[in-house]
Amino acid sequence: MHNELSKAQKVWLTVQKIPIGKVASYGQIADLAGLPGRARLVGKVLGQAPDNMKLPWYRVLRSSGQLAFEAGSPQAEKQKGLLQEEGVVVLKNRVKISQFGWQPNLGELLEMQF
DNA sequence: ACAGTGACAAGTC
DNA sequence: AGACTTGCCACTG
Repeated sequence: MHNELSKAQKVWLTVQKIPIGKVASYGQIADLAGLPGRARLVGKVLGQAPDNMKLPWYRVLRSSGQLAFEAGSPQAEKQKGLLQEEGVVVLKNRVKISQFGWQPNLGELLEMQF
């Protein structure tokens, strides 16, 4: 048995909260999900997430704004396309956090009780 | 138990 | 800016 579903669910629920046209870092999602220091776990569970569930995985990137995938890779290109559909500018495989970074307000934080 | 791993992060040069 | 190092800590075999 793997009751990891509990952690994965927290991550998925948190990622769902990222507004359209905004992005968040792996570490930020981990913190908001109540899993401080588990940035790498966030990436892992996103990769395990079934693609049928509408999960905006592409709104999650590194704290530097870099996409997690190698520039030019199929995954990176797909992520770039999905972000640009939402108006997020992706240049050199990176997004300007200062412009598109998600800053959850108090209301959004209150919604996040698991 | 233990060593290797990872869609990361922060610091140093 | 780009490359490298260290810290991180649960997951996996």
